[in-house]
Amino acid sequence: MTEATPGRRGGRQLPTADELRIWRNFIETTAALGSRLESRLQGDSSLSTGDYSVLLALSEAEGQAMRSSELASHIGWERSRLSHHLGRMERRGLIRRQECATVPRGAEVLLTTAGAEAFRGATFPHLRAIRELFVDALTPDQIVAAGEIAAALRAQLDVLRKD
Amino acid sequence: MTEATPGRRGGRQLPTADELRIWRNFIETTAALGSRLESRLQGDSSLSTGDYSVLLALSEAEGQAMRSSELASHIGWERSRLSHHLGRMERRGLIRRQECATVPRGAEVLLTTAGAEAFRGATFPHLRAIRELFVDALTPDQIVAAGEIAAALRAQLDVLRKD
DNA sequence: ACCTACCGGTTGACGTGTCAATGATGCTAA
DNA sequence: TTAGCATCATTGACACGTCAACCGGTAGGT
Repeated sequence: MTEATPGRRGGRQLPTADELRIWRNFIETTAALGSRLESRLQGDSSLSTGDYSVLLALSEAEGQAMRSSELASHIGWERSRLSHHLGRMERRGLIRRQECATVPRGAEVLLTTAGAEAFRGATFPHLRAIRELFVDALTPDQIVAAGEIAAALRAQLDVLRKD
Repeated sequence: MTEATPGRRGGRQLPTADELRIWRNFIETTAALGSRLESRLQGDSSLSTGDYSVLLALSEAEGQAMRSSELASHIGWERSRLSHHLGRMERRGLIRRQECATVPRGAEVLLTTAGAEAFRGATFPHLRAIRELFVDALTPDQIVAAGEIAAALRAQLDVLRKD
């Protein structure tokens, strides 16, 4: 029994061919799913999923406004990314930025009426697309399993964060 | 029992709150997994996952060369995307392009020795990262389930391709 | 008071992706 | 023959993301 059943996990250096095949299908399919949803949203509303996240957060915020870094951490973006994105959204009139009254050197992000309207128009088709492309594609058991898989992957990402 | 148990699938317009929560975890986690793998590969080898796909295909091709559109369909990219990417890879000396002898107006993509070497150096760390971030994160049952979920999602993407 | 260190936010450079338009070339049908 | 027409590939314009540098202002320590 030389080296048989090697430690169940981590004994192996590399994935098997089967694991690799599943990996490729999994990562490519989820990426394709994301971009399909992106283009559905784009076609239905001229918003990107990034726009949608920002507008969703602002819609639910008090006074339809948030400080920039608060918004960034709420939707899990780097501040640089948010700053670039807000610049583009501001050019399109979806949001406004102004000096924050309470916090020095803070920037307040405000939802404009055009932004609120664009968000309202986008919500229903977006949720419908999620149902069609994700919920309807899977059995109830698979949806649960997908949630567990996502949780397990997230946990591993967190464990290996700093290396 | 007015409208109870509505047709099991498609009777509902919108996802439930639970489904939506799972959806968000799923799509965000898989996206994060992809970008973590991207940055691991970048750190280990100075290659992107796009570079890796191209180099993998060329490595396995006869004569370490393929026609451009052949390569595009092999890795599932649009031709425009591939053309841009090949331009960047050519600037870095990973590949070369030349007129195709057999096919008129065809471009032959060749793996350079530098490209082959970069690919060889990247393979092992990349596969190891896949094991650590994906295979090791899941139970064997979950890996199988992930494969089935990916297949089901892919099938739905194909069904809804043209709308 | 001064130096430093951090903090919130922006900017620039660059890689990446999509879309639409453009060559360049062969195929086919009036 | 020639007027389309499809095909192979590239290009330009633009959106998006990351990284590193930067700016202005506040806070702490000496």
